[in-house]
Amino acid sequence: MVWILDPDSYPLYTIILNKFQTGVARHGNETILMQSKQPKPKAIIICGPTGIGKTSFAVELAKSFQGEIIGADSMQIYRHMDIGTAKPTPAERSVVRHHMVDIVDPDEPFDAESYATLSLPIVMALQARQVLPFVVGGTGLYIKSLIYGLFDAKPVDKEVRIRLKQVAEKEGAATLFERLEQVDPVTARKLHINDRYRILRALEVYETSGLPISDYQQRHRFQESRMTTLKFGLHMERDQLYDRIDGRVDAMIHAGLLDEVRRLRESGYSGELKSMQSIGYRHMLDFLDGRLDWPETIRTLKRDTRRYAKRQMTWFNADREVVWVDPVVSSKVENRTREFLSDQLSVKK
RNA sequence: GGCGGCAUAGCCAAGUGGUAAGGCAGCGGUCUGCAAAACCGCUAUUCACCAGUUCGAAUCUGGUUGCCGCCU
Repeated sequence: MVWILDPDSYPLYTIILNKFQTGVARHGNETILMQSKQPKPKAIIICGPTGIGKTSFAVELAKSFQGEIIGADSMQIYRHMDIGTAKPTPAERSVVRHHMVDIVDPDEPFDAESYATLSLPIVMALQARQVLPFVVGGTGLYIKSLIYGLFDAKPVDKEVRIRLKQVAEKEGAATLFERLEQVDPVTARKLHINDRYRILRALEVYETSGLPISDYQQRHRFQESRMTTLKFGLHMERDQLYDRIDGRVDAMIHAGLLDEVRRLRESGYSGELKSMQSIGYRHMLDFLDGRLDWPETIRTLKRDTRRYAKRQMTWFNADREVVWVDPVVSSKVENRTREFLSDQLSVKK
């Protein structure tokens, strides 16, 4: 026998349910399914490689469902970086409201954790207003951290990170790796010796919290989603996509990418900044500083954009939940969305 | 027509008798607070072709083809 219970009348389970929204309890021989009155929020995810047309797809779909868009793009968060990030145009933004775009200056610190913390409340707020969120972007890690959150470690204080970086420079990454083998052999085994990036992160987690990063990871594992999602991945033949990318780079140049970068630098944003090291921006800087001539600048910009697209495809291909569709809003897409919305949050035995 | 030089992966290219460096480009993958970042792996059974010398040839010899120079 199965009981569907309202957790509000079972305060003992409340803590669990607040976290999971749904749960299973045993009572003698009976299985009791518990379902929160307030189900997990729903969200449509729209992902895919750069240049495939996520923005226009999302705007059209969000418009017809009267939803709002939450950007999931690690570069469109920056103000003043418009052309090179292929930011949604003012016109597009007037059709559908966009969140998580233009939220920090190019020299402000930002990371996946900030993204997750800032975007989740938006999803909740939309749910309260009964508006469907469309999470759209190409930054796989950001999407993942919005859906599942990241493991809950203490924030790293800058001193630790700086100190570790200095060690890396002075004594080489190998030293750090050896240290990691001492304190967190599990992680050391998983990482490549040259992966100083993650070696550093593992060590800083250890030094600030006293626990190996692998402990946190084993506890987290992206198991508990904070929302239910329908994921659309936009797909296109590789050759066709690459042509589009080449064309879009040319269009960005015509639209004045070089001037945009010049202006950013004049405003005091240096080439060292993470934002300025992104695709397009670093290429313009290479040209402005004479490291590359113009044809070579364009060539490498196109090449690096294609490589980036490739990495994104690898990321999203690994996600079995993604429903791959043509980058055109079809009736299939609309039907799937409708189905997803009408679907009760049913807990199956 | 004669003489000389060069032919090695999609491109550049090392290798002058001992079993095909490297770079570019490409492809595949990883990803838990820098992610448009960072990192890893793969890519010539074969050196224009044919024959010969040799235990052994991309490397030597002869011929063929192609390209590039110079000369007539």
